[in-house]
This record gives sequence, C-alpha cells and structure tokens, in this order.
Amino acid sequence: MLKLTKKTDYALMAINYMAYRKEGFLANTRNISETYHIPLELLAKILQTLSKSGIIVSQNGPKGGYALGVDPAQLTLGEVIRAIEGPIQIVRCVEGEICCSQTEQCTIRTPLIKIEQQLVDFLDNITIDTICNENESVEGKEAIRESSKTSS
Amino acid sequence: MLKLTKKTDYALMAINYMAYRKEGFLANTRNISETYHIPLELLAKILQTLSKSGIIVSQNGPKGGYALGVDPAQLTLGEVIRAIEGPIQIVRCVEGEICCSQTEQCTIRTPLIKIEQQLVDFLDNITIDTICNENESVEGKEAIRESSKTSS
DNA sequence: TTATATCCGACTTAAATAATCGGCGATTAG
DNA sequence: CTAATCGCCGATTATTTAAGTCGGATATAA
Repeated sequence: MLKLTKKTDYALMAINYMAYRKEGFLANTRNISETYHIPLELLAKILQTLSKSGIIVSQNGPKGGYALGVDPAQLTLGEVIRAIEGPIQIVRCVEGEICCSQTEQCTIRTPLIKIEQQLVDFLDNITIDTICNENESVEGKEAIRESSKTSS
Repeated sequence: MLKLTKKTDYALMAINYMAYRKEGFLANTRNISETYHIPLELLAKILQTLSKSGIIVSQNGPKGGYALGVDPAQLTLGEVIRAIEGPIQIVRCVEGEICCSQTEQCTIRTPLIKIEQQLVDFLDNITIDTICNENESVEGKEAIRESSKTSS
C-alpha cells in the first residue's frame, strides 16, 4: 500500500502542534497526546525518534518537553517520513541488493527506481510549512528553533 | 510504508511480459509464473483481478490465456495500482469520512489530501510504456489490444 | 528528595500482506 | 462426449509489518 503509517501521521500532528509557538515554548508528550487523542506511549516513542533525528529538540526534567529544532519552511515531508519510517522505497529490490530471485528476468527494476527517485524529490519539495499553514491564517509566524537549550 | 505491494510488483512484471507481443499472442499463467518465479496461485489471482478491470483480456479453455487489453502508452501506473490495491490513499481520514477521533483538532488533513491528489496525478502520468521500454530498444513496438476475442 | 518529564528496550496485540487450497466453469482437441 | 487444459472464485492459512503496551532507567526543577 502507498500509505503513510499512523506513526508518520502522528508525527506530523505533533510537529503541527509545535510549529509557530513562541520562543521558549515547550510542548510535552501528554499535552499533544490529549489534544489529538494519540496513545501516550506511542507518541512518546515517536517524539524520541524525531528528537534523535534533530527535527525536534528535547528538554529533560520537569517543565521539560519538546520544541521544533528546524524552521518549518526548511523541513520537508520527505525528511519526516524518513525519520519515522526509514528510507523511502517503492520497490523492495534496491540496486545491487539481492532480495528476489527474479532479478535477472526482471526488466522493470531500473525504471521503477527512477520513479521512486522522482517520488522522493516530490516529497522533499513539500515543506512542513505548507502542511501546517494551509488551514490557519497565521500571523505570528515566527519560526522558532533551538529553543530552550540553556542548561544542557 | 510508502511501498507498492508484491502483488502490484507482480502485476507490472506480468504486464511487461505481455506488452509488445504479436497480435493474437496469449500468455498463460504458468509461463509468466515460471519466467519470473512468481507463485502460480497468487499470480493467477492477480491476473484475474487485472482481467476484471479490463487492463488485460482473457481467453478461456485450452490454448487460452491473457493479453493486454489496452495500449501500454495509454495505461498508467496509477491505474494498475488502483486495480490491484484499490484507491490510493496516503492518509486514512478521507474527506467526509469519520475514521479517527481527532478530526476536529486535526488541521493537517486538508493539505495532506491535496498532496495525495498530487501523488495520484503523478502516478497517472506515468505510462506503462515508460516502465516496460526503458531497458530494451524495442523496435517491433506495435501495441496490441483486444486480441483473441473471436468466439466469446 | 520528590515529582515530573524524557529516554529506552522488550513485549503483545492487531491488521495487512502473501501464499495456499479445493473445487467450479469454459473451451478445444481427439 | 469425454478428457485435458486453461481461467475463475471463495475460503483459508501463514507470514510480516504496524500499532500499541509495559516496566524501568535517567535527567532536572522545585
């Protein structure tokens, strides 16, 4: 299926929640979880993953939480998908990798990989900005980044 | 995961097998199955599905088989995916359909659906021609269609 | 020191995909 | 008209992936 996983979906919601907040604002897992009705434990793991990839930054301890680590106008849908789901692959058989026995007979690999690359390019050209801005007429659109890294 | 199913993959191989054959040529399931090492029963179902959608046409009885029912230059990747996997949906929540409890809170639905539409357009602009022609320098490129429907 | 937060790995459950099985219907050749 | 060969179809099982849960550790502000 050509479908995003729920994890990616949740990740986008969380990013949406954090986008365009005032400098220093920290979102915690529980807030986001309750706002969107996302299972707490699952969301926690997603945020940790996003944190490891640098898309969001974390502040530990009480009053801690997460904030966007990059400008929503720079962050792309492709990056978020890769952070959560790993490399985007339309077909299983990657160039040079043997994962099916029909490789010799199969002449459709190469063109499909080209299509895959076009899809990646497509996703890498969609900014989070586009996704998070569409419905709201955001005026206080100051992109925050690197918020609350004072003591760590 | 943003990945085609094996079924779709097999379908494309089968279509590739049938494309650019001489008028009247019929491929049977066993031939294709052995050529690409695709499980016979599974391939059989895939071909039946493709047949129902009109992408290929079938001839019953001994000496029967399948042939492309449309011009490879007209048939698109999107059509094949839809025939096998059903409608392409990046996100679960379709407009008007309630499938998650966070609909009210969720402001990313609409932009995601737009992206989904762009993806569909993208896939509907990739012809099978492109996929099946890339590796071969095909000269006898006469698209056959409606082959062997004499007696049914 | 305690409450609240992130962090992390292992685990269980649920759903989708992949593959198989058994029998039916159509058609052609002998 | 009968047997062999093909497509047709529903139901079932096995495998893999996604989704969600659990228990406990680490960091830090009050």
